Amino acid sequence: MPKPLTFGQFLRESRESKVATDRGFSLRKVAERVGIEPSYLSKIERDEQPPPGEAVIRQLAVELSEDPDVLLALAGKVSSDLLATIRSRPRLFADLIRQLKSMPDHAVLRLVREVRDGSW
Amino acid sequence: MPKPLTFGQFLRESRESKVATDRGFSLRKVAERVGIEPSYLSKIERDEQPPPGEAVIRQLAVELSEDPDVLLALAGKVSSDLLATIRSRPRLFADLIRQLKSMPDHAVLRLVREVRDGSW
DNA sequence: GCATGTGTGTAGTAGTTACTACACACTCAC
DNA sequence: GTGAGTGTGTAGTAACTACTACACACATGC
Repeated sequence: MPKPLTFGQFLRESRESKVATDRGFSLRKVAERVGIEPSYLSKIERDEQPPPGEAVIRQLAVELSEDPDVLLALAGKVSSDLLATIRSRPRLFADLIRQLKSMPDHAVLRLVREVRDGSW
Repeated sequence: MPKPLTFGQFLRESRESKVATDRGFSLRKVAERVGIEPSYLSKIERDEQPPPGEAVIRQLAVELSEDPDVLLALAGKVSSDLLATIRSRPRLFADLIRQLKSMPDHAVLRLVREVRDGSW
């Protein structure tokens, strides 16, 4: 399995893989599209600064075509819409998540599919 | 249904219902057991200050025999162990939670029970 | 050889979080 | 009438979050 990257390492690798074939993915260009200072992005990619806020992470996900939830997780965060859902029925979701914590992926996936395919 | 209380109102009502029969539940006594300043708890109960951190909320839950997840939710937070679980498999849990967001309680509860009762 | 673009270094900051410390005013028991 | 206990008011703060602004050094194209 691939060794787990830090948030910054992940960003840098994602961006550098794209800049190889598209000059629009220089650190400065990406920073501009995302709406942050280049020096800030530079420090983030080198893990010299802690990851940015959720809004900036989401913009980065869009620009780099990465999964926002994965990026947020690497940043030590959880999407605010998920938090709101949990908070709306805390006992229910707390129980469910704790039950599923030790379940293998395929079991959880089966649940997701069953719910989605409307046997409910 | 009972109108939704704020974090502070909930705390105050919980504590006052107990102080009626047990003098050990004065604001000062509870604050001392929890390990915070009485004036701080006073402001929290009147929603003059934002809710405290997770550790203090957990202590309050213990002292007042309330559900920590409910208290955390009222405080606008989610238990850090749940966050860690979600972050460990972000795509999986993000999908699941978004699927379940609009499901009625009883459907989610059925899931919880099925998982717990080991049809997995 | 100069403009343009690249990443990075240094310095600073406004806002939020999570509290402490101490003084004050009131009530009630005895 | 004073001592113990009650809640509250005022003031302050250390640490963290989430950034900006600007200057610097290097490379590369033309």
